[in-house]
Amino acid sequence: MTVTLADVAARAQVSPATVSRVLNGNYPVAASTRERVLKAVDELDYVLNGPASALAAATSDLVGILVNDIADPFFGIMASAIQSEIGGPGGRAGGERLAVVCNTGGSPERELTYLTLLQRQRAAAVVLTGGAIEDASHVAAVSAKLRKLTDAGTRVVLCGRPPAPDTSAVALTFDNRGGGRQLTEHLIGLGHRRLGYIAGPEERTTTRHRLEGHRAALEAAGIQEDPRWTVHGRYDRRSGHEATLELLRRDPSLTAVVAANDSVALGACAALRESGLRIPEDVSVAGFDDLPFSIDAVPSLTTVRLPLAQAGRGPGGSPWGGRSRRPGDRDGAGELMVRGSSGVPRE
Amino acid sequence: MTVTLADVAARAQVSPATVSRVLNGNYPVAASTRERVLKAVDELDYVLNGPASALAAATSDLVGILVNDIADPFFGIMASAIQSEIGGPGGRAGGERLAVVCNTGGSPERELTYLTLLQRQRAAAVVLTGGAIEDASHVAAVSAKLRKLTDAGTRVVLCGRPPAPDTSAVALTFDNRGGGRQLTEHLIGLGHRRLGYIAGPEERTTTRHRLEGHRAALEAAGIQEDPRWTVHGRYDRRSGHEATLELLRRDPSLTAVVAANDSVALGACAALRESGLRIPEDVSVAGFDDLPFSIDAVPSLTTVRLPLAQAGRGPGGSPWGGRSRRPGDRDGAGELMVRGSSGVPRE
DNA sequence: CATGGGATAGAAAGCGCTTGCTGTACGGCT
DNA sequence: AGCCGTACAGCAAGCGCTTTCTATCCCATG
Repeated sequence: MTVTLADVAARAQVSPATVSRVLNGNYPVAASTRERVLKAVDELDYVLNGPASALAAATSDLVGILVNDIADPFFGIMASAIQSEIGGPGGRAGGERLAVVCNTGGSPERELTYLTLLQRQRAAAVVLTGGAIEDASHVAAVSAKLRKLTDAGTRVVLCGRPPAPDTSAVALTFDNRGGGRQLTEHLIGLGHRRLGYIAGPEERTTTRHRLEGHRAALEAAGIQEDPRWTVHGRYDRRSGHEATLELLRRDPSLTAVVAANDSVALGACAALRESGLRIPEDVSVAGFDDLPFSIDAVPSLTTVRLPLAQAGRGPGGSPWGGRSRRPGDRDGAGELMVRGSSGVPRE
Repeated sequence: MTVTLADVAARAQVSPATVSRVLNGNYPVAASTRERVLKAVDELDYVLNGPASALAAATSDLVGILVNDIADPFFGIMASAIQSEIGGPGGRAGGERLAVVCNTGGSPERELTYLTLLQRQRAAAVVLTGGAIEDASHVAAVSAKLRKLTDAGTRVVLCGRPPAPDTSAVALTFDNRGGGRQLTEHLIGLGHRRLGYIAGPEERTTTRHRLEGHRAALEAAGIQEDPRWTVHGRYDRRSGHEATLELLRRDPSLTAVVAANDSVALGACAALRESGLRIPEDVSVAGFDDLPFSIDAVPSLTTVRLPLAQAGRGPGGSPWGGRSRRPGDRDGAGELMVRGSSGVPRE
């Protein structure tokens, strides 16, 4: 039924070993022989059996990219960057790696399941993106898994996620804390004193870091934070909408709303407008990530740009180079983008 | 080094065959034995070797989802829907399928390469999403590949992409033509007579169908189309921005701009505004897809909603059910969403 | 002319798992 | 008591490829 190496070998009048060598090109084969083999491959329309090859060679060319939400452009952009960096099909680098993205949906179980699945497949590399869940037992489970993966020779890269101690995983983090701080400092500089904050899901490193940055800025400015000013939600538009309404209910005198990310900010804008408030005259709004659509919001969104597109590139080059994070490495810094949605508060 | 089935067998004092059967659960094993095996698996922290298993069983649980641009929410949402439908880890259905999404970046070569890669892996299924490239030789190559895949037992699903003749591939298409037509009819109904159209890349089925719908509406209304009114570009915001400027240059009297999709429409809005034009007072704008951010644009975008989230579900249920498209099956219809960006033309 | 060596090609031993077929034991049946 | 069906468990033969080791062949050397 299906064509095998042996069939090709027979047709080309050589041994299977030779065919394998031609295909892998890591052993001298006479030009004439090679040609004959290639011709046979072509005529027979032969396709290597991946599993068999992986089994025999004890390696595979699978690279898994884990994302929290594939429908979120934040991850889409990052995945895209990573993929082009590791040189998927058509990409630059040697050999064709099958870069695949796995959608965990933010679920700890799925994250673990995917890691196991990738471990099963003896993946060449695994990239975990986005914030990690801060549940002790889950963190431990993931760390254990990662350790096993690296032990088995799988390269592990953490992208926008805190380093995993006791692991040889390369980590490229984003400076969420610094970005959050800059953003809030900007708002404070404008004169805001009562700022609402729509945080992401609790127990997520990203959520926590951004919130910490925000609070650090408040504290530095001597502003006493009111617990009512913080609401937790999901990282999506709806959540931003609902949370804003809640915020407004709790304290109608807020003059600014800082959102966990741009999608949330968009939802916040909608809610504000529906409530009859103008942006930024009545309330300023700020997002995070600077996704492509943010500049087109009206008013355009003040936000923090993260170097998502550089996600694939490690500190000082490609993380695929093999080096591990060194003490001197800096986080991917955020860049404050001041736009129309933030302004001087009323009064 | 790594734990194998044999290790588990030894530890549980049974034969490898028994361990395999416990793990696959398709053969009677005494409860006590099963328990012993499971315990050993647990203690040894055994992980099945995917390639070996796939080789021996001649099947795998890989499901590949090909998308044109993973950074585009359009595909992200669709991929997400498909993934949850086929029951990836944590999903409903039996067994754990490793659903992976492969980013072709719209390149024909990459598309083919990924298909080969998936064929190599003996994927259980592959889903191709989004518009296809209308190059005869490429279409032929893809068809041949798909035929080979289905012959090898891989289920092939076409999602938002025209059916492939001579293939047992299941196809779920979106009614791009009808949607495009509705949209333009709406604009015409409002009184527009000079409509610019920003099309997607040429040679894409999606692009062509939407454009055809647009033209059908024009024709039905007896409007003679001016060739200057159509510009081709990419499916992204920047492209929309540039194309709009071009359109304005060609004919400043346009009263409406119809975009290939929502991202393009957003870019168009920006360009219009920069040119000092108000939306919709001076120029109406329409998008396509109804992505989440479209409702938050200001003014909110008039667009066509596609049942992306149903993408995973086939005609009358899941395409995984195995039935093939039947003549009576309808395309996924688009729903016109009239919002703020379209209005009565000036004059 | 004998010989060492470089360049190729082949033989064969797995890689770790699945599964058809072959035991073996036990309970119920006549 | 003898027989057979049922319920498990094990044997062993691959699945299709990679790779080490070995066998050739041919040419340059001494």
